[in-house]
Amino acid sequence: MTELTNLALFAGMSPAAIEEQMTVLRGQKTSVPKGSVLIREGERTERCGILLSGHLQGQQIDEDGGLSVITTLSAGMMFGEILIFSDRPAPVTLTAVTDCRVLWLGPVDLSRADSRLIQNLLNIIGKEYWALHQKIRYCSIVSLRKRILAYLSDREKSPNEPFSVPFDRNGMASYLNADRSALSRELSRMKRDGILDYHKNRFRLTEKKL
Amino acid sequence: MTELTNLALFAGMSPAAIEEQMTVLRGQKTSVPKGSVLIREGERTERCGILLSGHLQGQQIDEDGGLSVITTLSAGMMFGEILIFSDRPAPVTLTAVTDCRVLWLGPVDLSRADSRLIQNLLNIIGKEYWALHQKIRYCSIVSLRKRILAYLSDREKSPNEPFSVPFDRNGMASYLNADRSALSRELSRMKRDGILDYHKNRFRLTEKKL
DNA sequence: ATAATTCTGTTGCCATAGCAACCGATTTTG
DNA sequence: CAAAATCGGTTGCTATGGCAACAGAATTAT
Repeated sequence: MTELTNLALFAGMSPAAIEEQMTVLRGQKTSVPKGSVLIREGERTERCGILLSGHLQGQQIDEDGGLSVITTLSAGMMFGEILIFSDRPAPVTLTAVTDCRVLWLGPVDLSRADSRLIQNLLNIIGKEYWALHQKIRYCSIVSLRKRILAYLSDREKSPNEPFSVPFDRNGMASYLNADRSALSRELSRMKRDGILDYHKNRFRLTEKKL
Repeated sequence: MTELTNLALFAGMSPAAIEEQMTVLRGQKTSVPKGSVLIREGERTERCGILLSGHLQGQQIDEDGGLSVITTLSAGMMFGEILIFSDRPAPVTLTAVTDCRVLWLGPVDLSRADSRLIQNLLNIIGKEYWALHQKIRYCSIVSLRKRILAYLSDREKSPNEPFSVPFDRNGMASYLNADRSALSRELSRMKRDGILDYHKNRFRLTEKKL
């Protein structure tokens, strides 16, 4: 239970209050094997959840059967929380890319919810909304090189420090709306041009962006 | 005051309750001339608002000074409501593309907010979130023709019926992440191919999409 | 009414990046 | 451990669509 106190949803709440909300929200921990689908695009859901461990991806499938990665979720992040208060169906399919543990919540009765919890919820929604806007910003950059650079710069914690991205090349290409081979090619070029260095999913930006 | 009862934020609330919340939320109607900036990208804001009349656009400016249209808002829609509960700065600049009337709200004290109001708020947020996902879906379609078609199909209310888009060509191109002339060219071709017909910002989809 | 500005369509040029195909490296599975 | 599958890089081909420039239409301003 102690791990719950670290969750953003319960930030600033006493263990007792958390305990109570866990009952109200019908919290339920489950194990989710790699490859499982937690939420399916186009379907309504009344539950949301928090990823306790593992790695999720939000994906869309286009009419040609192509898979497009929209989001990645790492431990501690929440999902579906916007959905449950709206009449809209899920915009993405949520898939476990590794084995996961998930805390399911809901259905949620707003009138019985702690006001601090709602505040936390809105905060979380704000962050997610922001992340979507980031993705849109990347999308709208025409030049692949600039797009890659924009993304990597945002991931960089401090200048010149190596950092990792939550994708393999395929996922990264998909997230950045690019072809995998085109991404590989451009990364090679950027390495050649001394802009960055990388190995697998670890990157390091070297000098000024051009 | 009566126009307030039609707003999604106050849905299902009594005139008296609305009146009260208007005080709590410090509602304030203002006129906003065309071209004004309501929220500036990168800045924090403590107020949100509802567009009573006119037309707004959410825009991002990329590093090359290019303008990218992210959203359009028409009368009745809310803006900034996600922002005020999060510590993130505004992801877009909100600009009045026509003269507008705006109802400003905030700062908001969650603990004094009507629970129905919060429910409405979450609902509105859900819709906006969904709209963003739509835009992302369009972005991730590589073929310009298919991208246009996806967008127009979503706007079409019923088959074969004409409908309008809330953009001029420039805005539409920007929203669809395309070059204006490329969009014009592709629209011409699609008209030639009998896929659609249009005049200015009114469109009509004719036969099956290919 | 006339001028000025904005909007839309058109066209030529051509670089970017998508696609396919291949290969070696790495990881997973049995 | 071997076999299979996934992953990442490379390369050639080429269509798409970005860019620039122009012109006529439409809208707005004076």
